[in-house]
Formats: sequence, structure tokens, C-alpha cells
Amino acid sequence: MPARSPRAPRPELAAARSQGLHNIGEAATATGVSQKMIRHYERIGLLPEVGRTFAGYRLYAEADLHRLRFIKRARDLGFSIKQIEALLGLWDDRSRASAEVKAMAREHSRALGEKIAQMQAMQRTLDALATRCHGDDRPDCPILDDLAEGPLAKG
Amino acid sequence: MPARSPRAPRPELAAARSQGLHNIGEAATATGVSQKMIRHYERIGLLPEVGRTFAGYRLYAEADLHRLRFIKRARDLGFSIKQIEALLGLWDDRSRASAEVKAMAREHSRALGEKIAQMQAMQRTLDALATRCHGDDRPDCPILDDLAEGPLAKG
DNA sequence: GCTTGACCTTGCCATGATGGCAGGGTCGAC
DNA sequence: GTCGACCCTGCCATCATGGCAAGGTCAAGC
Repeated sequence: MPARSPRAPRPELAAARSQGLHNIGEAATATGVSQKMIRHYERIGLLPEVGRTFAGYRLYAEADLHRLRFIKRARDLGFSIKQIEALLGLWDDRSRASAEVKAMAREHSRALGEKIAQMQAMQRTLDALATRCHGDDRPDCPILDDLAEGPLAKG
Repeated sequence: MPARSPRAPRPELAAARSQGLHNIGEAATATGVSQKMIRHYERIGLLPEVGRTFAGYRLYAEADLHRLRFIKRARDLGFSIKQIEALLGLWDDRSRASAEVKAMAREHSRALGEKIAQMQAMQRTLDALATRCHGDDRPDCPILDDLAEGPLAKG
């Protein structure tokens, strides 16, 4: 499909490996990012287009794995791809001021706090309803009544 | 497009309104569910296919608005569409035991608690990192260092 | 009558992050 | 040569929601 050369004269993969390069499977297990996501990140420009063997296999150097681990950790902290793009930009340009990074972290923490508060409110309501529901074979159920009639406001 | 009749002899919309029926715009503002979502719920079977005027306008009775408000409140509590489908089934069949509803509420609360804990952990990490970051013009930033080198574990 | 603007209809595309599957090429070992 | 594990691309699906386009309808004003 890539139509580079109909038959590569040398495999070149073993040579690449002996030079410390990794194929995508190794990159995935080494970083905890799935192969699918690695290709995805490349396509959306979060990762540079890495080198390839003659057969078209991607080859990852240590610096690429480093970048992938950065992305993984940022994702685990709940940063969006867009935010990670910005963080990587700040990381690439080490001369940039740290104030921006700190502001991003603070802002993200604030957004997390908002979502947490929302979910806690949901949870409180649910628990209150569940407590009021006897939960046996009788069909009467305050939870359904509440959903039907109005939130927590029926005398 | 619906090819019902090429030209309806009577408008019938004013008549429907005088009978207490509402068009989709009124239904949306009355329930807080967007027109888009109302149509979506109908298409996926969460709402019954309501009546129409000759021109094809949807007409909503009070019972329909009631069901929509049920869905809205359940969504606001974070239930997924699938879960709401189940809740509506239990609601429609009032003879069903309330134990199922209570179990759903408890399970959903548990799932919420899990997500909350995850997000709180993220938030704690972020706040710790941001506190350590001086956040001035100097380029040195523990947040980026941490993302690059490893989570909270570099001497 | 005719126009205007607000409303309704349908359908397609997009999001964000991820997984799955299909169809096909490549590599290494036996 | 062949088998199994690996890689490639591309398309479709998720979940809930919004946006846009192209067109029909209705009520009001001229």
C-alpha cells in the first residue's frame, strides 16, 4: 500500500533495533500508551512523525518514549489533549516562564474541583433517595417518585 | 418530504394547541431539554413517537412532558441513557419491586464515588506540584519535570 | 395576494478519547 | 514455504450533545 519499493533489499529492522530503536509494540508496553493511541497522537501532531523501516514500521528512539511518557502522565492527571499540546510546547521551550505551567495546573485543578463538587451533589441526592427507599418487594419507590414529580421538593 | 398529503386542508396546529398540546419548542422550554435532544430521545426509543399535525409538527401532551422531565432529572443526576431506559421501564411498570431501583441508585452512587476519588487524587497531585512551582519568570518548573521524569518519585 | 421572520422538519458532520475489526504486508523461526 | 506474531491503513462505534444546511409551515403585517 505505501508503494515505497516493491521489495526492500535489506530488512533494516534488526539493524534499527541494535541501534536502540523500538517498534511500536515495544513503545506501547514501555510507556503504557496503546499502539492505537500512539498512532493517533502522531496523526494529530502531538508526536512527531517518527522514522520508519523500509517496510514502513515505525521506529521509536528514547526521546520519543520520553515524550510518550510525558503524555501518559499528563493524561493520567486528567489533562485534555489540547492542554497537553500546550504543556508539551512549554516543555519543548524550556526558556519559557514557569508561570504559564503553574497557571495551567491551577486552572485544571479548579476545573476538577468543579466537576467533583457536581458529582458529590449528585451522590448526596442519590444516597438520600436510596435511604428513603425501603428497597423490598413493595412497588412504592421514592426514587422514581422524585424523578417523576420534582427534585427533593414534594412536601 | 413526509408525503402525507400535498396540501393539508386544515392547519390543525391551532386546534391542537387549544387542546393543551405543545409543539417541540414549548416542550423544550418547559422541560429544559433541548429540541435536538427531544428528537434524539425519540429516535433512540426513550420517548414514544408522539402525535403530529398534518404538517408533521410534533405535538406533546402533558404525559410526554412528564416523561421528559423524568429524563432530565435523571440525566442531571448523572444516569446514562441506558440506565434511564431501565429506570423508565421500572417507572412504567409500577408493580415492579423497588429493590431494583434502589440497587441502581446505590450502584450509580458507588460509580460516582469512584470517579470522585480518582479526580481528587489528580487534584491533590496537581496542587502539590503547583505549590512546588514558584511560578515566576524563571524557566525551571517542577510540574514539567515531574511529567517528564516520573510521578512524584525523583529524590 | 405576497413577504417576512420565527418556527418546524430532516439529515449530515463534529466533538474527545478510545476500542474494534477488516484486509493486507512483514518478519523470524521452524 | 509456511505459520504465528507483529505491523500497516482505514473505517466504524462509542456517548451525549451541538451546529449547520436546505427546505416546509405558520402567523402577522402590508
